[in-house]
Amino acid sequence: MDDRKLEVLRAIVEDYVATQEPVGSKAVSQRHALGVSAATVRNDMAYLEEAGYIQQPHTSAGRIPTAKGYRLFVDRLGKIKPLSAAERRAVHRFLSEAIDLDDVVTRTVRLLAQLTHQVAVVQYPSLNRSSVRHLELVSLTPTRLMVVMITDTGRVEQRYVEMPAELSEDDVLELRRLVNEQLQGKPLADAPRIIADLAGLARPELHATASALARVLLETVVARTEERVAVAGAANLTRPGNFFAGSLRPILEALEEEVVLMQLLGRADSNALLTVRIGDENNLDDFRETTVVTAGYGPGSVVGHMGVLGPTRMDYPGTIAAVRAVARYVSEILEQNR
Amino acid sequence: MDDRKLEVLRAIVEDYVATQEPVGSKAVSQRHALGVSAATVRNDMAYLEEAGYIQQPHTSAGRIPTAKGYRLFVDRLGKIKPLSAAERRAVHRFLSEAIDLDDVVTRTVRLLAQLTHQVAVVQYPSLNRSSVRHLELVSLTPTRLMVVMITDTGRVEQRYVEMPAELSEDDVLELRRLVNEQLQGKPLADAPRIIADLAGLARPELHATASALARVLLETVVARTEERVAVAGAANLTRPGNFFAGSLRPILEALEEEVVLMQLLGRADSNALLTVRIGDENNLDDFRETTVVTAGYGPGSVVGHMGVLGPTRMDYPGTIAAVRAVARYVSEILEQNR
DNA sequence: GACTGGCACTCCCGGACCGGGAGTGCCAGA
DNA sequence: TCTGGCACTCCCGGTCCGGGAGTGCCAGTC
Repeated sequence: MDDRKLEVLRAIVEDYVATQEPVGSKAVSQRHALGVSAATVRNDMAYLEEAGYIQQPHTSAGRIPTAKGYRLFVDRLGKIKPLSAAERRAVHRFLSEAIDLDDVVTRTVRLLAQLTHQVAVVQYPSLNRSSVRHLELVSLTPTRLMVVMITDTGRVEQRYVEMPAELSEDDVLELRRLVNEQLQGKPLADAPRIIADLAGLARPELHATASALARVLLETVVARTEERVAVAGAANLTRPGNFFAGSLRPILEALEEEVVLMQLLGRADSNALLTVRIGDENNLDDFRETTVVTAGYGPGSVVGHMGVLGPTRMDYPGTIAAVRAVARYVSEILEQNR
Repeated sequence: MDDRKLEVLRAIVEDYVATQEPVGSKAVSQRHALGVSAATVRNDMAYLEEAGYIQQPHTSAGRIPTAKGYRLFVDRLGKIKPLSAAERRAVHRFLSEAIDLDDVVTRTVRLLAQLTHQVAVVQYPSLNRSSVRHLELVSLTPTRLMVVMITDTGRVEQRYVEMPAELSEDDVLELRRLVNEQLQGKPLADAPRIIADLAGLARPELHATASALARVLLETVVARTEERVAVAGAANLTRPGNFFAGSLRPILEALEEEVVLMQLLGRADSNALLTVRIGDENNLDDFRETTVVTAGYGPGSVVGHMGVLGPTRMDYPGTIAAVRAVARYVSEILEQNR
C-alpha cells in the first residue's frame, strides 16, 4: 500500500474522530496538505474501502473508518501524544496524596476518566499476585472471629468465621501466631498448600478450630478469585455521539458486572505494557463498537490492570498516552509503599 | 376535597405510572369503576388541575400528576403493597449469605436495584455512629505503619502512617496495646477527646511516635466524615421512559459524587423510618424529576441509610415496600453480627 | 500511467404540509 | 349534580419535496 493512501486513511481517522461525521474526499484534500485533488483522493478511498479499512454509511456519504482501519492507524500511524508537563505534574500530585490503597485506586480511576473523557476501570491488585503481609484475628463473640488479611500490595480483605467451639483470648493469640508464622511473606499463590497443613500444626485442643479457620482462609484466598474493580466516568458515555442511546443500556449493565469488566481488562496473565482492543477484538457483542485501552501496573511486576473504555472513534494518541502515564505513576506509588 | 376527586387523582397516578402516558377522562371513567361519566371526570380534573395536583402537557392532551399530586398520593392514597412471600424469602436468603460487611452492602444495593428496577444507593454504616472494636498496627517498614480500625458495625478502615522515628517490634506492640486500651468499645464520636490525650500516656521515648499516630487516628476519625456509599442499577436509568436522554447526564454525574448522594440519602441526623422525597423536595436542580425513597437501617439504632432513586413517575407502593423490607432485613443481619 | 476537472447520479436531511385521533371545555338538558 | 353532545385545539405520523454533500466514472492533460 501506497504512502499516500496511508495518509488518506490517517486524515479520515483524525477528521472523523474530531467531527464525528463521515469525511468526504474534498475535505481530505483541502484540510490535509496532500497536494492532490479530491478526485485522486476518491480513487484512494475506493481502494481503502475495497481493502476494508473504511466504509460508507450509505451511498453518497463520506467515509468512516472500520475497526480494521483503526487498527492500522494505531499500529502504524498513531504517534503518541504525550501529556503536557502541567498535566503530568497534576497527575503526580493528585496520586501522591493518596492515603491508602483504596484511595489510590479511587483517585486513579477518577483521574483516568477525567483525562480521557471516557469510562475508566481499575482492577485492585490481584490477590494471586500478592503476598501475605499480616493476618489479624479479632474475636467478635466467643464463637465468632473476624479474619483480616493484609497483603504486600496494601489490599485488606476481611471475613467472618464461625468457630466450632468457644475460644479464649489465649486461643486466639495462639491461632494468630500460628497463621502468621506460616503465611507471612508467602505469595498467596502458595497459600492453599500451606493452609492445608495448618490444622496439623496447632495444639490438639485447637485442631477443630484451626481447621475451621483454615477452611475460611482457603475460601478467602481461592474462592475469592473474583477480582475487585473500580469504575468511574460513566457519565462520559452520554457525551454527544459517544454511544447512541440504543446501545447505552448494555454498556451500563456490563459496567456493573465484574466478570465482564475483567474480561475487558484482559486476562490477568497478559504482561503486555499496553493493549488496545478495538471493536470485535473484545469478543463481546455489546462492545462491538467499543475500544478498550489497558495497561498493567504494579511495583516491579504486574499486579493488576487499568484501562479506559470508549467508542471506537476515540482519540487514540491522547488516550494511549494518558493510560500509559497513569499506569506508570501508580506503579511508582505502589513501589514506594512496598 | 371530595372523595371522588381523590379517586380520580389515584386513577391518574396509577394509570400514568403504568403506561407513562397522559391519561384522559374517558380512560379514567372506563377503567376505574367510578360510576360516573367522562364529562364528570373532566370537571373533577379541572378542579384538580386548578388545585395544582395534575397538569396538562399541552391543551388537548390527557393529564399527568404534578409533584404535589404524587405527594398527596403517597401521603393519603398509597396503600403499601407488601412483598410476596417468595420475594421475602429470596431477600432473606440472599442477604444472609453475605460473608462480611462489604458483601452485605454490595448485596443490599444490588437487591434493591433489582427489586425496584431503579438506581439503588446504600451508605456504609456511618463512622460517627459506630464504636471501635479493635485497632491493629502493622509495620510496613521501620518508619511506616498501617493502622487498621475495625468498628462494631463491621467497617474496616485502613490508613498509612509515617513515623518520626524507627520503631521496634516491641514499640509497635506497646502502641497497639495503648490505643486499644484507650479506644476499644468507645463510640467514635468520643474518640477525638480520647485521642488527644493519647500521647501523654505513652512511655516518654514513644511520645513523638504516639502523637504522630494520634494525629492520623484523628484524621481517620474526624476528617473522614466523607461517608462511603455503594451504587447499583445505573442501567435502570435507561429503561424506556425513565429519563429522557437529555437529563441522563447530570444524574450519572451525580451518582459518582458522594456529596450529592449523601444529600439525597438525607441528613444523617434523620431517624425517620422511611422518607419519600419527590421532585423539588430534593432541593437539587438535577433531581427535579426524581423521587428518592430512603430508609434508615442499623442494629437497634440507625447507623446508615439506604434508598432508591427513580423518576417521579415510579411505582410508589412497590418501591416503598421494597426499601422498607430490605432495610429491615439488613438491620437484622447487622444485629446478628454485633 | 497517474492525476484532474467535469458531470450525472444517489441518497440523506430538514422543512412544509396535512389528515386523523385523542382529549378538552362548555353548554344545554335531564 | 350529572350527562351527552359538539366545536375546538393540538400532537403525531406520514408524505412530499428541494437542497446539498458526496460519489463514480470518463475523457482529457501532463
